[in-house]
Amino acid sequence: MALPTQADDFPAWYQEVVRGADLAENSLARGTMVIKPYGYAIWESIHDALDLRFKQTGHENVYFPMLIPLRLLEREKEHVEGFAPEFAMVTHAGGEELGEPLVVRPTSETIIWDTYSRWIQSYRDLPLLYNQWANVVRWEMRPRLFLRTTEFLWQEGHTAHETHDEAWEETLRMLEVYREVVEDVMAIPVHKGRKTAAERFPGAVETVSIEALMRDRKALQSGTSHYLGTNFAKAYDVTFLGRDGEEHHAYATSWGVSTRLVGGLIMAHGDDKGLRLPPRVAPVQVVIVPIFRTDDERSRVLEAASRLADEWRALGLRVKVDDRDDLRPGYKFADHELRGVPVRVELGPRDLDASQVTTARRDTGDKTAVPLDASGAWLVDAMDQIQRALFDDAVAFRAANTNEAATYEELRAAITDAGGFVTGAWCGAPDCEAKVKAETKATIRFLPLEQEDPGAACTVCGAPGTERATWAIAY
RNA sequence: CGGGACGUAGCGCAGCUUGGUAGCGCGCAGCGUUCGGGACGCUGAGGUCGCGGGUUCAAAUCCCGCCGUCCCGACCA
Repeated sequence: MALPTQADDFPAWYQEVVRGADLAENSLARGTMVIKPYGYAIWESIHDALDLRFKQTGHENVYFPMLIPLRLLEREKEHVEGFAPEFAMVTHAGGEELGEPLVVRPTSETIIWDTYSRWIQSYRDLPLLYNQWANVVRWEMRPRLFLRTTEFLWQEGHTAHETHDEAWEETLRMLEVYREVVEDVMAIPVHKGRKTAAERFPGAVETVSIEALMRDRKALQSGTSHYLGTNFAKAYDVTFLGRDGEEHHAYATSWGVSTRLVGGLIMAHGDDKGLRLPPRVAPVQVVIVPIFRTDDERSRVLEAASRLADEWRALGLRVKVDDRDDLRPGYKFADHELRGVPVRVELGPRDLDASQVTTARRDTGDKTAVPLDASGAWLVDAMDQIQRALFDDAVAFRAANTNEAATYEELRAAITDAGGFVTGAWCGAPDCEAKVKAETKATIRFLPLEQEDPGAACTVCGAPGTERATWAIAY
């Protein structure tokens, strides 16, 4: 398997890594996938990191139904118009045609805000800070394992607030939680930004997101946080009696990340040998491959391996001894490289005789002999180094693939020839945005969180620029 | 929905043009030799050839219909 230089080769490379590393496979139903144990373990690492932070920021988990009556969805006009093409609907149940179809949730704002109307009476009930871990279904045209599946796993936070300021603050707080997890845990650098009206979540007043760059120079929207204003409160009649004794509509936010992040992880860090996992998300951080010929050697090596594994686990490392009897070491080396295990430890008679282990870093390929009594500390240190190296690598890659454009020709050339992120001035006109998309397939991925004067003419039409925009071709 | 491919063993494919015993690689099972970078030998298990109909002595192969999947364009976390 070779890391393709042509962006077009990436889907094939990507599928090969996903299947080869035993993460997932296509399922029977169109565009859906079966997540296998190793792939799910990676998702669990991400899940746990997020869930911990949600709790730390005062959120609680809840669960709402998967089936939503169509009539309920139709109450927020923009929202339903945005999602209607992607609905999967249940029209028959219990052996009969239903009087009213049930929509398999594409997202849960509607049923949640309908419920919130009963839960919220007074300003004393606010804020409501709830999150749900769930599956959703969106009938997308071109599914791809993890990156865009018909059904996917995600979390969706839905909060209600007394004031605009408080809700906007929550929108940004959760975006920062996403940035922190994706950058510090997954080692993927992201840009925080604001979406244009065309890219906004249907029904939102403002959408902010984190945007990452994959190794094929395509952008990946990796997490979104929406400020919904009072749109949903009005549609679902959520009012509360305020401190002033008057009725008010509640201010809302919603935010989510999905199993797409697993795909992003592969596309951001993968190399020609397969996955490279940052230690903080790696289900297995250290794998010991025992090497032996005779039965005597076997028992001697395996005994040492299990003793070392326990010793290293006591230091907080996730260690696995690959004692599969029927496979040869070379096969195991390649297997764990494909799966992205950060450090492989080779342990054989030669090592034991020399009181050492042979270590190999997945990110660099460096092999080093480490004395047994220093091995635990070496590994702990290596985890930090690899975590940082992968992040630094990705930052450097992004910097090398970010360009500036002053004219339309430069913008077009940068997108089609170089790929990656291209920044330039934009006048704010939807027409200019649409023209670039039609001619290059690139969209404005984000604008700065705070509007900035670009101090230049619109890259597309030459009118005075009002925004500093960043374009890219996205997944 | 428009354009193009494809459906044969768990996976990847050949066979179809020119109808006649259903094959290859990987994987799987057994035995033996191997084992510090993806081992090898021998033996073996495994298939309603997507579904339905037609032509024919005979259909994976030819004809008709249906179903499904994938790729390219418009959607999206």
